[in-house]
This record gives sequence, structure tokens and C-alpha cells, in this order.
Amino acid sequence: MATVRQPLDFSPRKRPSQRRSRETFDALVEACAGLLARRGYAETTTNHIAERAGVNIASLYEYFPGKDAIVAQVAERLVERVLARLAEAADEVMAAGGEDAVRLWIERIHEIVSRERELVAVFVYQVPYTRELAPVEAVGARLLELSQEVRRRAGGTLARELSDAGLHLLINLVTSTILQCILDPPPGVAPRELLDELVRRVEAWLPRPR
Amino acid sequence: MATVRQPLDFSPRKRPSQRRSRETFDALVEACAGLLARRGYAETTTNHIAERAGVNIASLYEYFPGKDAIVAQVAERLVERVLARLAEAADEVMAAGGEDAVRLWIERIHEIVSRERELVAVFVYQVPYTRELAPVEAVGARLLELSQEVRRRAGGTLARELSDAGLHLLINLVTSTILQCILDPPPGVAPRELLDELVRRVEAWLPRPR
DNA sequence: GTATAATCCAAGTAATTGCTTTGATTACTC
DNA sequence: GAGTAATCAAAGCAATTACTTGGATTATAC
Repeated sequence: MATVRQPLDFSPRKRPSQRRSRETFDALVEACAGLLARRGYAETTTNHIAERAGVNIASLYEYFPGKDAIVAQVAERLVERVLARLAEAADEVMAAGGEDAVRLWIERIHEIVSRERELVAVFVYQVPYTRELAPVEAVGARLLELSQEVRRRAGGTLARELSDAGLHLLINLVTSTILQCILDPPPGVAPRELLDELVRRVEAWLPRPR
Repeated sequence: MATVRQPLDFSPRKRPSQRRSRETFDALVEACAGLLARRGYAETTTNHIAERAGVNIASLYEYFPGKDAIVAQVAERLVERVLARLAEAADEVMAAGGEDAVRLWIERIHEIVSRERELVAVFVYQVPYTRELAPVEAVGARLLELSQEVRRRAGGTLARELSDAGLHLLINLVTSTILQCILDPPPGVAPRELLDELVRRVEAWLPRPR
């Protein structure tokens, strides 16, 4: 940490236009993602990122004002990826419909986040400004939307019968439990059990569809 | 980060015996705590810690093998402080007893953790090895014990009627919601509301005492 | 009052890191 | 095929950081 950039700058310096430049841009972001997942935030350096991307360090600074901007870009893509998969999963769950909607939905969320375990861990536990990143801020709201949609189409109303605070709590329970299973599984209780109990709890919590 | 200490060393190098040395030891740990709270993990450096403690840098390394060891010591004291206050609060809640036990207990937890807001935020969001620290690992279990005690003495049984998984979920809901209120309050819902709803939820969740 | 422990002083080392520079080379656009 | 955009190569700079050294000074224990 040589210089202290007082106001954090998360936006890329310039957007690539040509195909070639798009490729180096992507290579940089992907190299950064790989390093974050393997080595963690502190050990991920700009020189290292450029090297791993097979790109000259000068080119890196052509596109990004600094390390944080690349990391932010990684976060943005991670969020996009996860949200896209969640949306897809929501469709499937709604299509399947029926009794098991809640179980299916929770299991799919768990599965999708699991696939990004290492990266998620780094953003949750290490990156000091994760919560300030715009795409990250939007995740909660989007997850809520999807969940309401699932619930509605799968045979019940959710929004009208739970207060805002209640919804928050519910989402809180689901996300914190799933994250715990993935990132920090408690000894003595199998993740499987936790998830099963979570499903039961959520079902009991929701107003019965009629 | 000049050298990479492969196996992290969290234990102090030597324990102070004389009064004078106890004082410099304490001054170092407290200076570190202050810096962590104010500047965050990355900006807290050993030179800075020593300076702020009014202690020579050489003395710092007399007691600690490195930055992480001081940070670990800060964590240990933080945990001790919080757990002690929680135990005290548990006693009070049990003494007061009655209907409001759950509400009182949750409010006290919230209040106690609130007082350590900045430090907690740093350990939760920034320190990369928080979850590997022994004292931290024990927090969950201890909180569970205290909660069960409160519940038992305040008129119900808890342990026998909830599965392990159920208990985990419950604790999860409580801690994640309280932490959210303190560290990352969602826009649009007042923390007060969240806590109220939490109390209601937890009461509804628990088997009715009789 | 002497031996030992603790602290200071102050300078310094070795390594890393973020980021820049300059000029040459290569690819793409039209 | 000319002009522009992208990339590279290589060196380097300024700052920071963790940590050490070795001798002088001061406090503490017995």
C-alpha cells in the first residue's frame, strides 16, 4: 500500500472498444478473480494480476486506476453471474411448482452460492469495502424480489401478509444460514441438517397458501 | 507486508511479569484496539501502534512476534469483555424474569454489542483470520449457553424441545439480525422495528413455557 | 547495592507495492 | 495503406512496512 487513495475509485479508467482490448480487459478481471479466490485480498497485487493475465502492467493501468477498481469489477461480475443463475433457478422452481417450492428454492440458492464459495468468502470476510459497492448493495433487494415471485407463483401470497421487518428477518435467516453452511459450517451439525431445518422453519413461518 | 509469515503466529512472544512491563503490554494492546477501530485493519501498522502507545517499536517486538499477534490479543480482550457483560446481563434478565425475558435479553445483547460497534465491524468485515482465533470460535457456544440459561430460569425449557439444528438456526437469526442492525442497518426499516419483530419471532418460535 | 529485567534510542535493512515513463511494436479501422 | 488504438518491454521511483540491531539508560527484585 504505497499511496493512500483517499476517495476510493471503483470505476474503470476507460472501457475497451476493440475486440483485442476487450480480451485484455477480461483477462485482467479473470486473473484478479482467480488470485482473490486462491490467495485472498491482501496477497492479490496489481503486478501479480497483470502477470497472471499475461498482460503488461502498463496495460493494466491503462484500464484501471488501481487495484480496487479491478476488485470492484470482479465483484460486479460475480454478482451478475449469481443473480442470473438465481433468476434462472427461480423460473425452474416456479415451473416445477407445488409443495416443494420452498425447499427447491432454498436448495438452489445454496447450490448456486456454493459454486462461488472462495470468491464469496473473500468479499464477505476480507475486502474492506464490499458493502460500498453498488452492485453488491442491490443483491438483497433482488433476492427478495425473486423470492416473492417464487412464493407467489408457487401458490401463496407473501408480500401482503408479512411486514417489511418480517421479510427482512426471513431473508436474514435464509441468507445467514446458507452462508454459514458454505463458509463456516459449525462442527457437530451437518450442513444438510441445517438446510433441512431451515426449510421447515421457513415453511412454518410463511402464511399458509390457500 | 514485507515478509510473509507462513504459519500465522497469534500468541504473544513473552508474558510480562513486572508491573512496568504489564503496563507497556497493555498500552500496546489498547493502542492497537484504538487504531483498528479508527483506521481499520490495513491502516493499522506496528510502527503506528508503538507510536500511539508511547512505546518504542523495539519493545513491541519484545512482546509480540508481529502485528497479527497484537490484533489477536485485541480480539481476545474484546471477546472477554463482551462475554463478561453478557453474563452479567443474563443474570439481570433472569432476576427480572417474567414475560419479557426474551425481549430484555435480546435488547441487552444488542446494547452490549453496540458499544463495541467499530471494533466488531473490523473483525467481522476486515481481519482475514478472525474466524481462526480460538477465543472467537468459542463465542457462539457461550452465547448459546447463556441463552439457554436465561430461557430455563425465565420459565421454559429450551434445550429439550429444539433440535441442535433448530438451536443453530435460532441463534443464527438472532445474531445476524442484531449484527445487521448495528453494522449495516438496511434503509427503509428502522432497527427498532427489526428488533421488535425479532423478539416476536423468537417468542413465537420457542415452545411455550408452561 | 548489585544483578537482572525492561525500555529506549535511532538508525537501518530488506522486501514489497502501487504506479509511471518512454519508446518501440503490433493490431485494428476505414 | 495510412492513421489510430492497443500492447509491450523494461526500467525505475517513491513510499511503506515489518522487523532487527546493539548499545545506552532506567527501573525492579532480592
